[in-house]
Amino acid sequence: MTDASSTVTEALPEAGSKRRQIRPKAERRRQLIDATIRCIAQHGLSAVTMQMVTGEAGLSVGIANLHFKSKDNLLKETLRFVAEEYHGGQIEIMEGGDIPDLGERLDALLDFQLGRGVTQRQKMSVWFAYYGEAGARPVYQKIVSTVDRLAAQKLETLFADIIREGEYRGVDARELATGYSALIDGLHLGLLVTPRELSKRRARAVARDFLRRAFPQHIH
Amino acid sequence: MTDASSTVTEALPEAGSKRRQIRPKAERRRQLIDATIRCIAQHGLSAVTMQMVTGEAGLSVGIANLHFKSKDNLLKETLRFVAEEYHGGQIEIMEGGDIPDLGERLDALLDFQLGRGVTQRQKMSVWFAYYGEAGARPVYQKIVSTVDRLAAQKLETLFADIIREGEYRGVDARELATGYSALIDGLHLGLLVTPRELSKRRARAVARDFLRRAFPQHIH
DNA sequence: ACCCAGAATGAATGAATGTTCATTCTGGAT
DNA sequence: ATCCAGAATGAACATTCATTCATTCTGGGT
Repeated sequence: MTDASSTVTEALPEAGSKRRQIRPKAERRRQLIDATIRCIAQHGLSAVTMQMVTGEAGLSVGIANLHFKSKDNLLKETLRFVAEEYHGGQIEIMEGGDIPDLGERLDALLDFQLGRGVTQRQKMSVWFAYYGEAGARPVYQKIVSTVDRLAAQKLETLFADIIREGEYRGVDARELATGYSALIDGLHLGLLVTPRELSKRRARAVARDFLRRAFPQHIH
Repeated sequence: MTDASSTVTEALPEAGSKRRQIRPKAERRRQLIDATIRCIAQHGLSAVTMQMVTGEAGLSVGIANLHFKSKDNLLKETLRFVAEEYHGGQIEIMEGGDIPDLGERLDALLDFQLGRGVTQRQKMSVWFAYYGEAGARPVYQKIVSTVDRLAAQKLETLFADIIREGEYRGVDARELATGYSALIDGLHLGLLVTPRELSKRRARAVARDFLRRAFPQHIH
Protein backbone atom coordinates (compact mmCIF):
# COMPACT_ATOMS: atom_id res chain seq x y z
CA MET A 1 0.00 0.00 0.00
CA THR A 2 2.91 2.33 0.71
CA ASP A 3 4.41 2.56 -2.74
CA ALA A 4 1.44 1.66 -4.88
CA SER A 5 0.72 5.30 -5.68
CA SER A 6 4.28 6.42 -6.20
CA THR A 7 3.48 8.34 -9.36
CA VAL A 8 0.25 9.82 -8.07
CA THR A 9 0.77 12.81 -5.79
CA GLU A 10 -2.87 13.54 -5.12
CA ALA A 11 -4.34 11.90 -2.05
CA LEU A 12 -6.79 9.05 -2.34
CA PRO A 13 -9.27 10.22 0.26
CA GLU A 14 -11.26 7.08 0.86
CA ALA A 15 -11.31 3.49 -0.15
CA GLY A 16 -11.83 3.01 -3.87
CA SER A 17 -14.62 5.28 -4.98
CA LYS A 18 -13.42 8.80 -5.53
CA ARG A 19 -15.93 9.45 -8.23
CA ARG A 20 -17.60 12.83 -8.07
CA GLN A 21 -21.17 12.68 -6.88
CA ILE A 22 -23.94 15.23 -6.90
CA ARG A 23 -26.02 15.19 -3.74
CA PRO A 24 -28.81 17.40 -2.40
CA LYS A 25 -27.84 20.59 -0.63
CA ALA A 26 -29.21 19.53 2.77
CA GLU A 27 -27.13 16.36 2.76
CA ARG A 28 -23.92 18.20 1.94
CA ARG A 29 -24.58 20.76 4.65
CA ARG A 30 -25.09 18.05 7.21
CA GLN A 31 -21.99 16.23 6.03
CA LEU A 32 -19.90 19.35 6.47
CA ILE A 33 -21.34 20.15 9.89
CA ASP A 34 -20.60 16.63 11.09
CA ALA A 35 -17.04 16.92 9.82
CA THR A 36 -16.69 20.26 11.57
CA ILE A 37 -17.79 18.75 14.87
CA ARG A 38 -15.25 15.96 14.53
CA CYS A 39 -12.49 18.43 13.67
CA ILE A 40 -13.25 20.73 16.59
CA ALA A 41 -13.27 17.79 18.99
CA GLN A 42 -10.00 16.43 17.70
CA HIS A 43 -7.98 19.57 17.03
CA GLY A 44 -9.71 22.35 18.96
CA LEU A 45 -11.71 25.24 17.56
CA SER A 46 -8.71 27.50 17.05
CA ALA A 47 -6.88 24.90 14.96
CA VAL A 48 -9.74 24.06 12.63
CA THR A 49 -9.14 24.96 8.98
CA MET A 50 -11.36 24.71 5.96
CA GLN A 51 -9.02 22.24 4.32
CA MET A 52 -9.21 20.10 7.45
CA VAL A 53 -13.00 20.11 7.51
CA THR A 54 -13.52 19.45 3.82
CA GLY A 55 -10.83 16.79 3.88
CA GLU A 56 -12.53 15.10 6.83
CA ALA A 57 -15.81 15.22 4.92
CA GLY A 58 -14.11 13.74 1.86
CA LEU A 59 -14.98 16.76 -0.24
CA SER A 60 -13.12 19.55 -1.95
CA VAL A 61 -12.33 22.90 -0.38
CA GLY A 62 -14.55 24.90 -2.70
CA ILE A 63 -17.72 23.17 -1.61
CA ALA A 64 -17.70 24.59 1.88
CA ASN A 65 -17.97 28.10 0.54
CA LEU A 66 -20.64 26.96 -1.87
CA HIS A 67 -23.02 25.69 0.79
CA PHE A 68 -21.97 27.97 3.63
CA LYS A 69 -20.80 31.37 2.59
CA SER A 70 -17.67 31.44 4.72
CA LYS A 71 -15.77 29.66 7.45
CA ASP A 72 -17.32 31.98 9.98
CA ASN A 73 -20.76 31.01 8.83
CA LEU A 74 -19.96 27.29 8.86
CA LEU A 75 -18.82 27.57 12.47
CA LYS A 76 -21.92 29.54 13.37
CA GLU A 77 -24.23 26.98 11.76
CA THR A 78 -22.38 24.16 13.49
CA LEU A 79 -22.97 25.77 16.85
CA ARG A 80 -26.62 26.25 16.01
CA PHE A 81 -26.90 22.58 15.09
CA VAL A 82 -25.31 21.32 18.29
CA ALA A 83 -27.27 23.75 20.45
CA GLU A 84 -30.58 22.77 18.90
CA GLU A 85 -29.80 19.07 19.14
CA TYR A 86 -29.04 19.32 22.84
CA HIS A 87 -31.77 21.67 23.89
CA GLY A 88 -34.31 20.11 21.55
CA GLY A 89 -33.73 16.74 23.16
CA GLN A 90 -34.19 18.16 26.61
CA ILE A 91 -37.34 20.02 25.72
CA GLU A 92 -38.90 16.98 24.13
CA ILE A 93 -38.42 15.04 27.34
CA MET A 94 -39.64 17.84 29.57
CA GLU A 95 -42.80 18.46 27.60
CA GLY A 96 -43.11 14.74 28.13
CA GLY A 97 -46.31 13.48 26.56
CA ASP A 98 -44.55 10.09 26.66
CA ILE A 99 -43.89 10.02 30.38
CA PRO A 100 -46.79 10.96 32.64
CA ASP A 101 -45.02 10.29 35.96
CA LEU A 102 -43.04 13.37 36.98
CA GLY A 103 -40.33 11.48 38.84
CA GLU A 104 -39.70 9.25 35.86
CA ARG A 105 -39.61 12.27 33.60
CA LEU A 106 -36.89 13.76 35.79
CA ASP A 107 -34.98 10.50 35.53
CA ALA A 108 -35.28 10.52 31.76
CA LEU A 109 -33.97 14.07 31.65
CA LEU A 110 -30.95 13.19 33.74
CA ASP A 111 -30.31 10.16 31.55
CA PHE A 112 -30.34 12.33 28.48
CA GLN A 113 -28.13 15.03 29.97
CA LEU A 114 -25.46 12.68 31.29
CA GLY A 115 -26.09 9.72 29.02
CA ARG A 116 -24.21 8.34 26.05
CA GLY A 117 -25.42 10.72 23.35
CA VAL A 118 -24.56 14.00 24.98
CA THR A 119 -21.45 13.19 26.96
CA GLN A 120 -19.51 11.92 23.99
CA ARG A 121 -16.27 13.81 24.11
CA GLN A 122 -17.00 15.06 20.61
CA LYS A 123 -20.13 16.90 21.57
CA MET A 124 -18.80 18.27 24.84
CA SER A 125 -15.66 19.56 23.18
CA VAL A 126 -17.71 21.46 20.65
CA TRP A 127 -19.97 22.79 23.33
CA PHE A 128 -17.22 24.29 25.43
CA ALA A 129 -15.11 25.41 22.51
CA TYR A 130 -17.89 27.80 21.62
CA TYR A 131 -18.53 28.81 25.21
CA GLY A 132 -14.90 29.83 25.36
CA GLU A 133 -15.34 32.21 22.46
CA ALA A 134 -18.77 33.42 23.55
CA GLY A 135 -17.31 36.16 25.72
CA ALA A 136 -15.83 37.79 22.63
CA ARG A 137 -18.47 36.83 20.05
CA PRO A 138 -21.99 38.10 20.62
CA VAL A 139 -23.26 35.92 17.78
CA TYR A 140 -22.44 32.79 19.71
CA GLN A 141 -23.95 34.23 22.86
CA LYS A 142 -27.16 34.93 21.04
CA ILE A 143 -27.49 31.47 19.50
CA VAL A 144 -26.93 29.77 22.82
CA SER A 145 -29.10 32.05 24.92
CA THR A 146 -32.02 31.76 22.50
CA VAL A 147 -32.36 28.00 22.88
CA ASP A 148 -31.19 28.16 26.47
CA ARG A 149 -33.99 30.43 27.58
CA LEU A 150 -36.67 28.08 26.30
CA ALA A 151 -35.12 25.04 27.96
CA ALA A 152 -34.78 26.94 31.23
CA GLN A 153 -38.43 27.84 31.14
CA LYS A 154 -39.53 24.25 30.54
CA LEU A 155 -37.33 23.04 33.38
CA GLU A 156 -38.78 25.62 35.71
CA THR A 157 -42.28 24.50 34.80
CA LEU A 158 -41.40 20.85 35.40
CA PHE A 159 -39.89 21.70 38.79
CA ALA A 160 -42.93 23.78 39.70
CA ASP A 161 -45.20 20.85 38.85
CA ILE A 162 -43.11 18.53 41.00
CA ILE A 163 -43.10 20.99 43.89
CA ARG A 164 -46.88 21.25 43.70
CA GLU A 165 -47.35 17.48 43.49
CA GLY A 166 -44.98 16.79 46.36
CA GLU A 167 -46.13 19.77 48.41
CA TYR A 168 -42.50 20.67 49.05
CA ARG A 169 -42.06 23.70 51.31
CA GLY A 170 -39.54 26.49 51.06
CA VAL A 171 -38.37 25.52 47.59
CA ASP A 172 -38.23 28.00 44.75
CA ALA A 173 -38.66 26.39 41.33
CA ARG A 174 -36.77 29.10 39.47
CA GLU A 175 -33.77 29.10 41.77
CA LEU A 176 -33.61 25.33 41.83
CA ALA A 177 -33.82 25.14 38.03
CA THR A 178 -30.94 27.58 37.71
CA GLY A 179 -28.92 25.51 40.14
CA TYR A 180 -29.66 22.24 38.43
CA SER A 181 -28.76 23.59 34.99
CA ALA A 182 -25.52 25.01 36.30
CA LEU A 183 -24.73 21.73 38.02
CA ILE A 184 -25.20 19.78 34.78
CA ASP A 185 -23.02 22.24 32.87
CA GLY A 186 -20.34 21.98 35.53
CA LEU A 187 -20.44 18.20 35.43
CA HIS A 188 -20.04 18.23 31.66
CA LEU A 189 -17.04 20.45 32.13
CA GLY A 190 -15.57 18.06 34.66
CA LEU A 191 -16.12 15.11 32.35
CA LEU A 192 -14.31 16.94 29.58
CA VAL A 193 -11.36 18.44 31.45
CA THR A 194 -10.72 15.99 34.26
CA PRO A 195 -12.15 12.66 33.10
CA ARG A 196 -9.75 10.84 35.41
CA GLU A 197 -11.25 12.42 38.51
CA LEU A 198 -14.88 12.39 37.42
CA SER A 199 -16.44 9.32 35.87
CA LYS A 200 -19.81 9.39 34.15
CA ARG A 201 -21.14 7.12 36.87
CA ARG A 202 -20.14 9.56 39.57
CA ALA A 203 -21.45 12.54 37.64
CA ARG A 204 -24.83 10.88 37.49
CA ALA A 205 -24.72 10.08 41.18
CA VAL A 206 -23.94 13.71 41.99
CA ALA A 207 -26.77 15.04 39.86
CA ARG A 208 -29.19 12.49 41.28
CA ASP A 209 -28.12 13.48 44.77
CA PHE A 210 -28.95 17.11 44.03
CA LEU A 211 -32.43 16.15 42.85
CA ARG A 212 -33.00 13.76 45.73
CA ARG A 213 -32.19 16.43 48.26
CA ALA A 214 -34.70 18.76 46.62
CA PHE A 215 -37.43 16.24 45.78
CA PRO A 216 -37.00 13.29 48.15
CA GLN A 217 -40.38 11.77 47.34
CA HIS A 218 -39.80 11.79 43.61
CA ILE A 219 -36.28 10.42 43.33
CA HIS A 220 -35.65 6.88 44.51
CA MET B 1 -5.18 64.61 17.56
CA THR B 2 -6.54 63.13 14.36
CA ASP B 3 -4.20 64.73 11.83
CA ALA B 4 -1.24 65.54 14.00
CA SER B 5 0.68 62.53 12.73
CA SER B 6 -0.23 62.78 9.06
CA THR B 7 3.29 62.17 7.84
CA VAL B 8 4.06 59.46 10.37
CA THR B 9 2.68 56.05 9.45
CA GLU B 10 3.95 54.23 12.50
CA ALA B 11 1.56 54.07 15.43
CA LEU B 12 2.23 56.06 18.55
CA PRO B 13 1.32 53.35 21.03
CA GLU B 14 0.79 55.35 24.18
CA ALA B 15 0.74 58.90 25.41
CA GLY B 16 4.05 60.68 25.14
CA SER B 17 6.81 58.43 26.40
CA LYS B 18 7.82 55.84 23.85
CA ARG B 19 11.37 55.73 25.06
CA ARG B 20 12.84 52.28 25.23
CA GLN B 21 13.18 50.95 28.76
CA ILE B 22 15.00 47.99 30.18
CA ARG B 23 13.08 46.16 32.89
CA PRO B 24 13.61 42.94 34.80
CA LYS B 25 12.54 39.72 33.17
CA ALA B 26 9.83 38.91 35.70
CA GLU B 27 8.13 42.26 35.16
CA ARG B 28 8.06 41.86 31.38
CA ARG B 29 6.67 38.36 31.70
CA ARG B 30 3.89 39.56 33.94
CA GLN B 31 3.19 42.48 31.62
CA LEU B 32 2.82 40.14 28.65
CA ILE B 33 0.64 37.68 30.53
CA ASP B 34 -1.68 40.48 31.61
CA ALA B 35 -1.91 41.70 28.04
CA THR B 36 -2.66 38.17 26.87
CA ILE B 37 -5.52 37.88 29.34
CA ARG B 38 -7.02 41.14 28.12
CA CYS B 39 -6.69 40.08 24.49
CA ILE B 40 -8.30 36.70 25.03
CA ALA B 41 -11.20 38.30 26.87
CA GLN B 42 -11.74 40.90 24.20
CA HIS B 43 -11.09 38.96 21.01
CA GLY B 44 -11.32 35.30 21.93
CA LEU B 45 -8.50 32.79 22.15
CA SER B 46 -8.62 31.85 18.48
CA ALA B 47 -8.24 35.47 17.35
CA VAL B 48 -5.29 36.33 19.57
CA THR B 49 -2.09 37.16 17.70
CA MET B 50 1.37 37.99 18.91
CA GLN B 51 1.16 41.46 17.39
CA MET B 52 -2.06 42.01 19.27
CA VAL B 53 -0.62 40.95 22.60
CA THR B 54 2.64 42.85 22.31
CA GLY B 55 0.78 45.90 21.05
CA GLU B 56 -1.59 45.72 24.00
CA ALA B 57 1.41 45.49 26.31
CA GLY B 58 2.99 48.49 24.57
CA LEU B 59 6.01 46.46 23.54
CA SER B 60 7.53 45.21 20.33
CA VAL B 61 6.78 41.88 18.71
CA GLY B 62 10.22 40.46 19.23
CA ILE B 63 10.08 40.65 22.98
CA ALA B 64 7.42 38.00 23.37
CA ASN B 65 9.68 35.41 21.83
CA LEU B 66 12.55 36.64 23.97
CA HIS B 67 10.81 36.04 27.30
CA PHE B 68 8.55 33.20 26.26
CA LYS B 69 9.93 30.95 23.61
CA SER B 70 6.85 30.88 21.42
CA LYS B 71 3.22 31.86 21.21
CA ASP B 72 2.25 28.40 22.32
CA ASN B 73 4.36 28.78 25.40
CA LEU B 74 2.97 32.22 26.19
CA LEU B 75 -0.55 30.84 26.08
CA LYS B 76 0.44 27.90 28.25
CA GLU B 77 2.04 30.17 30.84
CA THR B 78 -0.99 32.46 30.82
CA LEU B 79 -3.24 29.53 31.61
CA ARG B 80 -0.93 28.44 34.38
CA PHE B 81 -1.02 31.94 35.83
CA VAL B 82 -4.82 32.19 35.82
CA ALA B 83 -5.25 28.67 37.14
CA GLU B 84 -2.85 29.24 40.00
CA GLU B 85 -4.39 32.58 40.88
CA TYR B 86 -7.87 31.08 41.12
CA HIS B 87 -7.04 27.85 42.84
CA GLY B 88 -4.43 29.45 45.03
CA GLY B 89 -7.00 31.92 46.32
CA GLN B 90 -9.43 29.14 47.09
CA ILE B 91 -6.87 27.02 48.84
CA GLU B 92 -5.70 29.89 51.01
CA ILE B 93 -9.24 30.42 52.24
CA MET B 94 -9.91 26.74 52.80
CA GLU B 95 -6.76 26.12 54.77
CA GLY B 96 -8.15 29.06 56.68
CA GLY B 97 -5.86 29.93 59.55
CA ASP B 98 -7.59 33.33 59.43
CA ILE B 99 -11.12 32.06 59.88
CA PRO B 100 -11.68 29.54 62.65
CA ASP B 101 -15.47 29.25 62.26
CA LEU B 102 -16.29 26.69 59.57
CA GLY B 103 -19.53 28.34 58.45
CA GLU B 104 -17.78 31.66 58.00
CA ARG B 105 -15.01 29.98 56.10
CA LEU B 106 -17.59 28.54 53.72
CA ASP B 107 -19.03 32.01 53.28
CA ALA B 108 -15.62 33.44 52.50
CA LEU B 109 -15.06 30.73 49.92
CA LEU B 110 -18.33 31.50 48.19
CA ASP B 111 -17.53 35.20 48.26
CA PHE B 112 -14.23 34.53 46.58
CA GLN B 113 -15.66 32.20 43.98
CA LEU B 114 -18.52 34.44 42.94
CA GLY B 115 -17.12 37.77 44.06
CA ARG B 116 -15.66 40.67 42.14
CA GLY B 117 -12.16 39.38 41.53
CA VAL B 118 -13.01 36.10 39.90
CA THR B 119 -16.20 36.86 38.06
CA GLN B 120 -14.72 39.69 36.06
CA ARG B 121 -15.60 38.89 32.49
CA GLN B 122 -11.90 39.00 31.68
CA LYS B 123 -10.97 36.15 33.94
CA MET B 124 -14.00 34.04 33.11
CA SER B 125 -13.42 34.42 29.39
CA VAL B 126 -9.87 33.22 29.74
CA TRP B 127 -10.94 30.35 31.92
CA PHE B 128 -13.44 28.95 29.48
CA ALA B 129 -11.42 29.72 26.40
CA TYR B 130 -8.87 27.22 27.64
CA TYR B 131 -11.47 24.71 28.76
CA GLY B 132 -12.77 24.78 25.22
CA GLU B 133 -9.41 23.74 23.87
CA ALA B 134 -8.66 21.30 26.67
CA GLY B 135 -10.38 18.45 24.86
CA ALA B 136 -7.82 18.69 22.08
CA ARG B 137 -4.79 19.82 24.07
CA PRO B 138 -3.54 17.50 26.80
CA VAL B 139 -1.12 20.20 28.02
CA TYR B 140 -4.03 22.39 29.08
CA GLN B 141 -5.78 19.45 30.69
CA LYS B 142 -2.71 18.69 32.71
CA ILE B 143 -2.19 22.23 33.96
CA VAL B 144 -5.79 22.55 35.06
CA SER B 145 -6.14 19.12 36.61
CA THR B 146 -2.96 19.52 38.61
CA VAL B 147 -4.17 22.57 40.51
CA ASP B 148 -7.75 21.31 40.43
CA ARG B 149 -6.96 18.12 42.25
CA LEU B 150 -5.41 19.93 45.17
CA ALA B 151 -8.33 22.34 45.50
CA ALA B 152 -10.80 19.46 45.33
CA GLN B 153 -8.99 17.71 48.14
CA LYS B 154 -9.03 20.78 50.37
CA LEU B 155 -12.72 21.29 49.71
CA GLU B 156 -13.47 17.69 50.57
CA THR B 157 -11.59 18.09 53.84
CA LEU B 158 -13.48 21.26 54.69
CA PHE B 159 -16.80 19.57 53.96
CA ALA B 160 -15.80 16.55 56.02
CA ASP B 161 -14.98 18.83 58.96
CA ILE B 162 -18.34 20.55 58.65
CA ILE B 163 -20.18 17.23 58.45
CA ARG B 164 -18.42 16.06 61.60
CA GLU B 165 -19.10 19.30 63.47
CA GLY B 166 -22.77 19.41 62.44
CA GLU B 167 -23.25 15.67 62.82
CA TYR B 168 -25.02 15.61 59.46
CA ARG B 169 -26.33 12.19 58.44
CA GLY B 170 -26.36 10.54 55.04
CA VAL B 171 -24.05 13.11 53.48
CA ASP B 172 -20.94 12.12 51.60
CA ALA B 173 -18.23 14.80 51.67
CA ARG B 174 -16.61 13.70 48.44
CA GLU B 175 -19.81 13.60 46.44
CA LEU B 176 -20.97 16.90 47.84
CA ALA B 177 -17.63 18.55 47.07
CA THR B 178 -17.82 17.33 43.48
CA GLY B 179 -21.32 18.72 43.20
CA TYR B 180 -20.43 22.07 44.70
CA SER B 181 -17.42 22.52 42.44
CA ALA B 182 -19.47 21.65 39.38
CA LEU B 183 -22.18 24.04 40.50
CA ILE B 184 -19.72 26.91 40.80
CA ASP B 185 -18.23 26.14 37.39
CA GLY B 186 -21.69 26.04 35.87
CA LEU B 187 -22.61 29.36 37.46
CA HIS B 188 -19.46 30.95 36.08
CA LEU B 189 -20.46 29.66 32.68
CA GLY B 190 -23.91 31.13 33.04
CA LEU B 191 -22.50 34.48 34.10
CA LEU B 192 -20.30 34.49 31.02
CA VAL B 193 -22.70 33.27 28.36
CA THR B 194 -26.09 34.45 29.55
CA PRO B 195 -25.42 37.42 31.82
CA ARG B 196 -28.90 38.74 31.09
CA GLU B 197 -30.58 35.71 32.60
CA LEU B 198 -28.18 35.16 35.48
CA SER B 199 -27.05 38.03 37.67
CA LYS B 200 -24.20 37.72 40.11
CA ARG B 201 -26.65 38.25 42.93
CA ARG B 202 -28.76 35.31 41.81
CA ALA B 203 -25.72 33.11 41.22
CA ARG B 204 -24.69 33.69 44.81
CA ALA B 205 -28.18 32.93 46.03
CA VAL B 206 -28.21 29.66 44.12
CA ALA B 207 -24.83 28.56 45.47
CA ARG B 208 -25.82 29.56 48.99
CA ASP B 209 -29.02 27.58 48.61
CA PHE B 210 -27.04 24.49 47.68
CA LEU B 211 -24.88 24.83 50.78
CA ARG B 212 -27.83 25.61 53.05
CA ARG B 213 -29.63 22.49 51.94
CA ALA B 214 -26.56 20.41 52.75
CA PHE B 215 -25.41 22.19 55.92
CA PRO B 216 -28.48 23.93 57.38
CA GLN B 217 -26.84 24.67 60.72
CA HIS B 218 -23.80 26.30 59.20
CA ILE B 219 -25.36 28.59 56.59
CA HIS B 220 -27.59 31.42 57.79
C1' DA C 1 33.26 59.70 31.41
C1' DC C 2 33.27 55.41 29.20
C1' DC C 3 32.03 50.78 28.24
C1' DC C 4 29.53 46.79 27.01
C1' DA C 5 26.31 42.81 28.29
C1' DG C 6 22.28 41.95 27.01
C1' DA C 7 17.45 43.95 26.72
C1' DA C 8 14.56 45.73 23.13
C1' DT C 9 13.25 46.67 18.48
C1' DG C 10 10.79 45.84 14.03
C1' DA C 11 11.61 44.88 9.09
C1' DA C 12 12.07 40.71 6.63
C1' DT C 13 10.89 35.85 5.82
C1' DG C 14 8.44 31.85 4.89
C1' DA C 15 4.63 29.08 5.93
C1' DA C 16 -0.30 28.60 6.38
C1' DT C 17 -5.00 29.79 5.49
C1' DG C 18 -9.59 31.68 3.62
C1' DT C 19 -11.61 32.69 -0.54
C1' DT C 20 -12.25 32.91 -5.48
C1' DC C 21 -13.40 31.25 -9.98
C1' DA C 22 -12.39 29.09 -14.46
C1' DT C 23 -13.11 24.55 -15.53
C1' DT C 24 -14.93 19.80 -15.24
C1' DC C 25 -18.33 16.68 -14.55
C1' DT C 26 -23.05 14.66 -13.28
C1' DG C 27 -27.57 13.02 -13.78
C1' DG C 28 -32.27 14.13 -14.67
C1' DA C 29 -35.14 16.13 -18.42
C1' DT C 30 -36.29 16.03 -23.16
C1' DA D 1 -29.08 9.73 -27.35
C1' DT D 2 -28.40 14.50 -26.24
C1' DC D 3 -28.25 18.43 -23.51
C1' DC D 4 -27.34 21.62 -19.91
C1' DA D 5 -28.24 23.69 -15.16
C1' DG D 6 -25.76 23.82 -11.60
C1' DA D 7 -23.01 20.83 -8.31
C1' DA D 8 -18.20 19.93 -7.50
C1' DT D 9 -13.34 20.65 -8.00
C1' DG D 10 -8.71 22.47 -6.75
C1' DA D 11 -4.97 25.52 -8.43
C1' DA D 12 -4.06 30.28 -7.78
C1' DC D 13 -4.13 34.51 -5.09
C1' DA D 14 -3.88 37.70 -1.45
C1' DT D 15 -3.54 38.13 3.22
C1' DT D 16 -2.17 37.28 7.76
C1' DC D 17 0.70 35.54 11.22
C1' DA D 18 4.67 33.45 14.03
C1' DT D 19 9.31 33.62 14.16
C1' DT D 20 13.96 35.28 13.22
C1' DC D 21 17.91 38.22 13.67
C1' DA D 22 20.83 42.19 12.42
C1' DT D 23 20.80 46.37 14.61
C1' DT D 24 19.98 49.88 18.20
C1' DC D 25 19.83 51.39 22.64
C1' DT D 26 20.09 51.31 27.88
C1' DG D 27 21.87 51.67 32.39
C1' DG D 28 24.78 49.68 35.87
C1' DG D 29 29.68 48.87 36.64
C1' DT D 30 34.38 50.66 36.52
